[in-house]
Amino acid sequence: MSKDTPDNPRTLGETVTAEIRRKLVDGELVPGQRLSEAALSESLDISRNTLREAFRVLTQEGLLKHEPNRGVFVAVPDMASIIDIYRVRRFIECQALAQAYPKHPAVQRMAQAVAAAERCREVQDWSGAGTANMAFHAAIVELADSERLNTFYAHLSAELRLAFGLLNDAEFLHSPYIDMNAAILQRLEAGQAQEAAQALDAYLVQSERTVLAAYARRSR
Amino acid sequence: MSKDTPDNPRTLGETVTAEIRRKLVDGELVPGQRLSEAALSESLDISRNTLREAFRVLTQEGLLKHEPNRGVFVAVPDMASIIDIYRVRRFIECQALAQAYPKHPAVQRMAQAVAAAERCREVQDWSGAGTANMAFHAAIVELADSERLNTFYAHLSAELRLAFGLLNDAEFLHSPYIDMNAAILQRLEAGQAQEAAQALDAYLVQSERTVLAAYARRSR
DNA sequence: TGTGAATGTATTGTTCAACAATAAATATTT
DNA sequence: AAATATTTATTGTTGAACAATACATTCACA
Repeated sequence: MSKDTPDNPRTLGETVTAEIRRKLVDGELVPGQRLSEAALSESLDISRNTLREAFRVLTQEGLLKHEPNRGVFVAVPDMASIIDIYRVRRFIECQALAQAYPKHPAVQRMAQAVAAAERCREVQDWSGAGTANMAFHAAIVELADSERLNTFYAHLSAELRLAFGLLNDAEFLHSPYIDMNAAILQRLEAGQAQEAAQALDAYLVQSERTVLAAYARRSR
Repeated sequence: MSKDTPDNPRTLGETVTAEIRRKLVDGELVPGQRLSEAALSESLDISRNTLREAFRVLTQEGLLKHEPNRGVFVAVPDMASIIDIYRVRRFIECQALAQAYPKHPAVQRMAQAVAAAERCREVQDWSGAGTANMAFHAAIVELADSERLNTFYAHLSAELRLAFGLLNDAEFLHSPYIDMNAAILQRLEAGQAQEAAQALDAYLVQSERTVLAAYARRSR
């Protein structure tokens, strides 16, 4: 059918970049962990040079931290990062929603995300619920119709997932928000963009508080 | 005094990345131009591998375009890019200004930028005026107090300079806006953030129109 | 003449091995 | 115990090599 999807990595370097990125957001590589060039290049069966190119890209995305002559480490989201990320989220998402056209194609994606999250909740799949939740908010940003804003948000989103990886209680983290998302969507579809944006703002404030609290009392 | 500035590149790779970036925004490398690994690495006196790492970073910043097995090219801003960039600028700058605290430290930087632009105008230094203009708007974004928003805007800004490089008439491009910036600043300092944001919106709409028109009738 | 296949050529993709430069760990001296 | 020297492991950087790919050229044939 489709022999090559445009976003399908073509070179080895791009493939391995995507693979490491996946391991990062999936929590297989944990914040603070040092990534040895020798070890990782061997385990991925690639050369050091190719791996270093991937490191540069992921560092630029904020997922890795490069300390010259010391190595690269999985980025450790601290409180300041979490606060900053949520500040940007409110800044962008609320405005995107407030000025949204209720019949924008992205609204459909919002609805699909809500449905997916509800299905996950029934099966207690909280990881899946988290993914669906992220998709919902990405769709909100899409309402603004800006390619650059979308990719920027994708980076933010990945960085936030890194922070979530530090926390344990995924149900506590995602479960309460599924209904809130549904309510936001409902208001938007009803043409009440302002009210929807207001609800979203409350959502984000509460979510930030929850995440920060969980962060503060995390194991170590 | 300060023996090492944190943003001062330390490794050769970072140094050369900054150097190529400078050549890009200064117009020494023009949009569409292909950057041969062999030629450029020789002229910069670095190895191909180091150059490739720099390429990955600059591609991620949107200044270069990487076409697998074909090479990297200086990004060619098309109309869609310009429209997208201005959409994001209005989205971010206007809101940052609207909710700004009039005594925010960044306001001082806005004032300095206006002063610098006026000095440049007297000496007909339109390139300098452009730089000062960019600094003014970067300061506006700083009002939002978000590190991530700042670096995102820095990337946007560099990309826009690339587009400006395609155009010739720098005076026409920057001169009319110095006074508009001053007016915006004045309103903000007077505590009229809403009016300032409104003026900024008008500014950006007009600027976009001017740039697009110049782009449409560019030599080739 | 034009079209397509076959071939050649230059460039990028990727690896490897080596060494220099640096930081961390260890041993040594006072 | 503190300061200093030395060792060791890792990253930074290079050059060469070859494979894989895209592009240009040539050639064959209808």
